[in-house]
Amino acid sequence: MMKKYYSNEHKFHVAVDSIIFGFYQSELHLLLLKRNFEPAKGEWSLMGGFLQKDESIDQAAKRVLFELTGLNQVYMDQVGFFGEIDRDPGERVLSAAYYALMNINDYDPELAKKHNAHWIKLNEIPPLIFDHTKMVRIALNILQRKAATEPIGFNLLSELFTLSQLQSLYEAIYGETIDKRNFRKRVAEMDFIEKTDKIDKSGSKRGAYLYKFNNKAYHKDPKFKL
Amino acid sequence: MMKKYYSNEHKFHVAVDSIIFGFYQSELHLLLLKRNFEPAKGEWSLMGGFLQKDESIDQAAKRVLFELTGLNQVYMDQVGFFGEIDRDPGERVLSAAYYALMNINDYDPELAKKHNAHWIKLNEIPPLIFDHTKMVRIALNILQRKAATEPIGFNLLSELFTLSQLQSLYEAIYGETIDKRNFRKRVAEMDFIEKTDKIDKSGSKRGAYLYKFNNKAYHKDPKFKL
DNA sequence: TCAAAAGTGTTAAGTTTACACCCATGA
DNA sequence: TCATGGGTGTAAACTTAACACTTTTGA
Repeated sequence: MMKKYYSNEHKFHVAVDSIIFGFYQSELHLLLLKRNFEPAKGEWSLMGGFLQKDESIDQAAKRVLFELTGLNQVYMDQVGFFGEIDRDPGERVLSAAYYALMNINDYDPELAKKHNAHWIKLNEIPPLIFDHTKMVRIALNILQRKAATEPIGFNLLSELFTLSQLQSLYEAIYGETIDKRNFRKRVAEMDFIEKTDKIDKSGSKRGAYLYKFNNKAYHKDPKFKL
Repeated sequence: MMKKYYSNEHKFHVAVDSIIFGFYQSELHLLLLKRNFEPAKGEWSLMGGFLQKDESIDQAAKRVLFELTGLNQVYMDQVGFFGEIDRDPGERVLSAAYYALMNINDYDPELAKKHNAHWIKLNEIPPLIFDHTKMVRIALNILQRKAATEPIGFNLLSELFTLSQLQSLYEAIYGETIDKRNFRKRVAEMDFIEKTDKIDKSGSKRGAYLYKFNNKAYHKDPKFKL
C-alpha cells in the first residue's frame, strides 16, 4: 500500500457553481435559481453542487449542469476557484466556478419548474447569495475576452443562424453596437462560417440566409477575430 | 448555533502550487524545487503547500510564496484549479495554482539552498511531477496575455530599469523579437513610464538612462499596450 | 581605435472605421 | 403600398511594421 503523507492535513468541502449563459431576444440571459431548498431558501443563486469523492472537478461541473438542464456536451470553461473563509456564512465551502454556453432552445421548461430556475436578463440580475455576483462578473469578463478570439459564441445559437442573429449575439456579449457592413465583411472572411441554401423567415418577411459554423474547417485554419 | 447542511458531504485536501517567474540575463526563469522531501523526493516540482483551516486560498498562496522566498507583497494571480482524481498518485489532493512575478534580485540565495530551489530557464524546464507542467504552460499563457494589456511586467524588474531591459523582458515574455524603435515609440507614449536622470553603466560603456513605472500616474489614465 | 550597446524618424502597408441606399416580402 | 429587416462597397483615418545610421565610452 502507498504510504500516506497528508493524513495530518485539514480537509475541506468543495463545490462547483455554474454560470449558465443563454441568448434570446437579442439579449444574454443567465439561468438562476430562486432557491426552494436550504440554505438561503428563497434567495437567488447560481446552480451548484458538491464535488463527489469519485469525480474530477470538471466532471462535477458537467454533472451539476446536467442535473439542472438534462444536457451533456455543453461548452464549459473554468472561471476560477473561490476560497474566502466566510464566503458561505454557514460552513466553509470552497468553490470552483464554471461558465456554460448553451442554446436556450435546448432547455426543457419542465426541468426549470422543478428546480425553480429562471432565465434572467444579464442587466436584470438580482442580488445573489455568497460571492455568486462576483463569479458572474468574472465569468462575463472571460466570456467577452474569449468570444473575441475563439469561436465559442456559436454555442449560444442554434446550429443554423442568420447573420443578424450572430451580430446581435456579439453586440450582447460586448455590450455595444457593431456596424452591420463591417461585421459582415469580417464574417465573410471566415470560411468556416458557411452560408447554407436555407432561409429563415421567422425574423423578417423577406427572409435571411441561414449560416452554420463548420468546426472541422475552423480547425484547419483556426483564425478568429470578431 | 447555525444549522449544518453539508455534514454528509465528502471533504478534500486542498493545496496551492506556485509558478514563480523571475527575469535575468534576458530570459524568463522559474523557481523550481529539486524535492528534498517526500513524496516524489528527488524529482522536480513547483513549490506548494496545503490550505490551512484558518486561511483563504489567496492567503495560502501568499504564505507558501513567503515560506520559499521570505517576501511579502509579491504580485500573484490565480492560474486555475486542478482537480483530476489521480493528479497526485498518492492521495487525492486538489490544487489551486498561482503564478507570481518577482524581481530575482530580491531573492535570498540562502533560502534557495534550504529548500533546494533553483532558477531554471523557461526553455530548460525539466519534467515536473503531477500536473505541474500543465500548470506552468497555462500560467505562461495567462502571463503573455495579461502582460500585453496590464502593466504587470514591471514586477519582474528592479524599480529602476533601462529601456533595453524592458524590451528584452517583453521579448522573453512573448517569445519574439521586437523592433527597438517601435518599442521605444510605444513606451514614450506611456506617461507613467518615467525617465529618471540616473544612468546605468552595467550594461554598456556608454550607459543608459534608467526609467521607472509610476503606478499612481498609471491609475489616473490606465492604458497599456505593449 | 574599435567593439558594443544606446539612442533616434520616416514611409509604406495594412487595418479599422464611418457611412446610405436598394431589395424582397407579408400584412 | 408600405413598413420591416436583409443585403451590399468605398474612401478616409488610423495603426502597425519595416528599416539604418550616429553617439558614447571603456578596454
